[in-house]
Amino acid sequence: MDAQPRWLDPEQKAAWDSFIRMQETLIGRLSRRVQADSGMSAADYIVLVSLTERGNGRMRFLELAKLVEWEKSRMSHQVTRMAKRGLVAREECADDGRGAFIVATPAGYKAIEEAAPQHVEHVRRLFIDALTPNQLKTFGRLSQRILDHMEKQLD
Amino acid sequence: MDAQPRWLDPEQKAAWDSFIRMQETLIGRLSRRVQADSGMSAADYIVLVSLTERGNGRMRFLELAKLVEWEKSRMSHQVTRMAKRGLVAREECADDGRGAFIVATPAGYKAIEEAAPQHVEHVRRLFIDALTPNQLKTFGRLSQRILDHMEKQLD
DNA sequence: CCCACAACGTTGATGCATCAACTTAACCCT
DNA sequence: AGGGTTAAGTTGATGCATCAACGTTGTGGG
Repeated sequence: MDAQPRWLDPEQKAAWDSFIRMQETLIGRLSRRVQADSGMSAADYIVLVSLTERGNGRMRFLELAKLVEWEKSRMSHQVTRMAKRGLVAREECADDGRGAFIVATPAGYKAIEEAAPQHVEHVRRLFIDALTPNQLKTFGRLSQRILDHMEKQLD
Repeated sequence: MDAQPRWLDPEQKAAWDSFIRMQETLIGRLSRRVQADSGMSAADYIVLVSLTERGNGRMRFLELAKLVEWEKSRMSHQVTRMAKRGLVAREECADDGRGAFIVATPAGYKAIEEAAPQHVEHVRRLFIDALTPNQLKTFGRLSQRILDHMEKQLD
């Protein structure tokens, strides 16, 4: 027979539920906000931020995918949509015939430069301002701890 | 002119980044796990849990939607897909001609009863076990605080 | 009584996420 | 040099999320 399932105790369940609801609410509000403010999706936003901040507006396809930790297929579809909207463009790669560069267009720069300050304000308002500096530090430390714990496991 | 954007300071940014990465990794792994273990999506899982635990397997459509905090449209599409897979069924409501009941089918019960213990194990392994009991309590308390803070705001 | 309005839920369109299969170019090994 | 393998990226199918528009049934006021 199977072992009895070890359900969460009330305190564990309360912590888990709070976290899940908080995270859903927060992420949901932020993505609806970026959408409403800028017309971009959250995915558009993160791609453009990564591309412009870390790649100076031009990056190899897979490098970009690794940076944001997306599968290449997801990135490819995303780039296709963004290219259709004029936010980025694909460019051939001279020294690797298979490869591609993704470049932010002027419209892409404009979009991200307008969207970023608003986004930061929302992050502040919804998240940062909810906690004292010490609490925020603790929360970040614990998040990092959970992340490290997960990364030690295969999956 | 616009005010200068107030970017996050390094400590704030570190906390935000840790949280975002942790939360994406955690939610991503859990939903891939429930998919692989049971063939259900995370959405299927949450609907069936709510329906069976809180509604005894039978609930009014909007009551269910409110319980999981989904828009009715999202729930309607989800129920359509789940009905197609035989996990739930729609039933007419005698005393309200507009209304509908959603009921968990035997296959739905079977699916959730098999999936739930595995899901709890994954939550334990990825999240609960990452922290000491005190840390977990703190993390839950801070999450709740952020949630309360957000709920005081219109959006 | 009847009509406007609200509540209940569905539908269609569009964009995003994930998986598996595929193409093409580079690399390596003998 | 040739052939198998790996790397880079695309494509198609399917399911999920969101928004706006819609059809129906109940309800409350004149």
